[in-house]
Amino acid sequence: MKLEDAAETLAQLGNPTRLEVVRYLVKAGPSGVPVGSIQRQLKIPASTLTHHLKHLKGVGLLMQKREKTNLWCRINFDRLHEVSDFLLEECCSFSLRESDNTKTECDAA
Amino acid sequence: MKLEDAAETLAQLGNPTRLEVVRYLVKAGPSGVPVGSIQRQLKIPASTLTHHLKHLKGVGLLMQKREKTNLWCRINFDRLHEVSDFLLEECCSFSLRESDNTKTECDAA
DNA sequence: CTACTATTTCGATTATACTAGAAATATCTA
DNA sequence: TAGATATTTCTAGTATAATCGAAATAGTAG
Repeated sequence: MKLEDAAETLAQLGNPTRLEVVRYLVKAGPSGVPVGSIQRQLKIPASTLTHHLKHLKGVGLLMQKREKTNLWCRINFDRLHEVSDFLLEECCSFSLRESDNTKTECDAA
Repeated sequence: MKLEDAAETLAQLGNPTRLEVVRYLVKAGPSGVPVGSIQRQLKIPASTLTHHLKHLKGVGLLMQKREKTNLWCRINFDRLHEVSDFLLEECCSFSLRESDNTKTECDAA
């Protein structure tokens, strides 16, 4: 996963309203939920919700499928794993060195 | 981890410049790096870097310690794990149900 | 086609974030 | 104290995001 894509995805997850939606979709599982259910359960105005869903879809976190009058939403677990992996990637490879990087440790803030 | 805190942390990780810094710090490992090294290696103007480091510190992702003239920065791996865990938490508990949530599946977009 | 419900677009308001140069401050060394 | 390097504050321009009501559209059933 490229850094720019990871950043964009993380930015989308970084909005409280959207993160709430994502959490709701994660709990909903692979079968998904209709837009209207999200709206009623989380009490998000319809136009606001559409706005956020568009963002989530834009970074591939959300999949949608129409079923009669309802538009079903489900989380893309793979994408969620990708971004989560990006954060911890290379956590155990300490190969970076620079001339002035000679000192020992760096503890608390 | 509370949703609001997770969202705030993810939002900070969602800026490309900051994510680059975070990646650099992750690669640098537990010993950390001085601010100046980050600045030179990633070619980020000093004032911009200070600004971003303040944000990272604000959400607990960054620890700092002064050593002579240098200010050493190191990533808080625990915090990184916390936020990563938040994303995948409850991935396997599909307990959500609502009256109109009766249909079967929800495939591609 | 009509009525009905679900969802989206439009438009406007308001707030917040990114960026970086210049000047100020801090810390060390001689 | 003076000089050198490291880092921060100040400030301002520019851009982008969040919110949501009202109106528009889309899909379905009768």
